[in-house]
Amino acid sequence: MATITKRSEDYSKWYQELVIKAGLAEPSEVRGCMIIKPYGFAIWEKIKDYLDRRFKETGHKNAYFPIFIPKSFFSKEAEHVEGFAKEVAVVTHYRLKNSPDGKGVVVDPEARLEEEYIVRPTSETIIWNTYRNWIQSYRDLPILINQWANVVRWEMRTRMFLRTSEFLWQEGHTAHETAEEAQAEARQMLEVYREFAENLLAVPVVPGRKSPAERFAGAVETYTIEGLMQDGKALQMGTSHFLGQNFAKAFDVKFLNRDGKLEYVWATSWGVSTRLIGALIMTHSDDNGLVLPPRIAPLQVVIIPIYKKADQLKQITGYIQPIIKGLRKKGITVEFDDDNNKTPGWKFNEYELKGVPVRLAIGPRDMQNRTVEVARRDTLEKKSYPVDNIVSVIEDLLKQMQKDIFNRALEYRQEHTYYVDTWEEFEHRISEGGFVVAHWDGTAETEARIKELTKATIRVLPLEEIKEKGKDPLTGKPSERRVLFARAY
RNA sequence: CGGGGUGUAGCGCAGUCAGGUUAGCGCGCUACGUUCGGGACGUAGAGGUCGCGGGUUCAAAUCCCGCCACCCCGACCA
Repeated sequence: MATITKRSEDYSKWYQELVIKAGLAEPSEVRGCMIIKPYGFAIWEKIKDYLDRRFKETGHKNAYFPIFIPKSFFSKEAEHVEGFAKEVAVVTHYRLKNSPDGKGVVVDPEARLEEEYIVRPTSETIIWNTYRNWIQSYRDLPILINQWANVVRWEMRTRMFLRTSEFLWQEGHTAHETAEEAQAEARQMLEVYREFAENLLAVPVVPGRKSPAERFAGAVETYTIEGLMQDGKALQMGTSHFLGQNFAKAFDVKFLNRDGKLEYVWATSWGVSTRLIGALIMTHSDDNGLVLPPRIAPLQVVIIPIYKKADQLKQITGYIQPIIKGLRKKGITVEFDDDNNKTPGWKFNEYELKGVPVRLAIGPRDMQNRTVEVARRDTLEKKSYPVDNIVSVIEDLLKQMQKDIFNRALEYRQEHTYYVDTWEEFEHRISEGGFVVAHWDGTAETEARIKELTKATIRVLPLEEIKEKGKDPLTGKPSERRVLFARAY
């Protein structure tokens, strides 16, 4: 019997079992790398389709740059090296040969690369090295490019979707004439992410800035959307960086501006990854399995027949044809599970585990009464409806569920967001989990000290500023605004 | 990289302390039949380099030595 560990018993065990048993992904033979299975990949494809459309609507084009980056590129931006050096995979050889002892193959020592390549942990360096050749004048700007790719960061500890050594993502890399334009771009993409997270994934997020200590390596300003997971830990779900002229200077990318003067180009980069699937799982799911908001669910409606004999199944199959057609016409994905080897009860549990938003059950009783039993995954509520206008009932229900799932997550976040003024309360709230909204004296020292003492970091300085005079709970120094602290993934 | 743990069928485990027929159990899998409104049941069957290498012994999943892999907890991170 495939039941999963309860969240209250062991949250990370629950998470891992859920990912595997719902068929999203499984661990692979490669340490820290996962196999994304069709059901999990279908979610990624939905994420990708929506965002790709939004990127294009905001003027971006897709391109592709190499997975390998010459090692020397990497060292051109000092902070960037500092940030990634400890977790890059390095390609040193290009050939294998048969082992001298006849067992298998070994790396051919003769085939050592002149200059090693690193496997991209992110592509700023190779892209800015390329932009140098593409940009001469302000007329060449802006360049608005996105790429869908895989990247590798050799993390110490991994968890499927949340942190894997290899992950899939998109990275936007734009080049601009002015700082203002680049800043506006970074902010625009943050808003694209926020809208996407809240409306498609139904995950409420706090958009804002990172503190200097939490900034991307090489960024002047890092914007983030932060979500709060059910175990009270924060998750960074997407970032958008204003890179200033740092990469332009490192790669010598200059343009002739409108005043006829040479100037360094202004840059942004922004990305979201397969981590979003982890956020989706951890925000909504329960002890029965996944709960997927309808807009992101690969399968929105499943129909389960209840029957004894083959002729009964035939009858049901006929009965539901108009429903299937009607739903498909509305763009709703639907499957009819007539697998004879599984009982209805087994199927009920299985589709709950997989988070299919709406389940229809149809048996002799329903056919007699001209009804359909409709069960919604989020509340596990069951109700019978007349078959005649069932398609519009389902259509409305899916819309309602999308809202309800978001609101429930928002409510959870509000209930776990605490305004705190004393250090004692700060420590207490952090240890219980949740967002702690507190004053900060603005120094990196205090931030580091708080991290040391509580493992909490400043997750975000909200765009909607909470401006008020107060005192830092740890140091008692004056502060102008509150920021969000939490323990994070 | 420090601390702890685990490797036995596809999955989850027992057996190891105390060596001894043919290595078990549950789930899953295959076939047939009966079932089917919340994870059905019966019968028959398939499936194993006991992580790898070496040693001790008449005899090793079990004892000894070495190695490897993975998991959990910390430090590091999207």
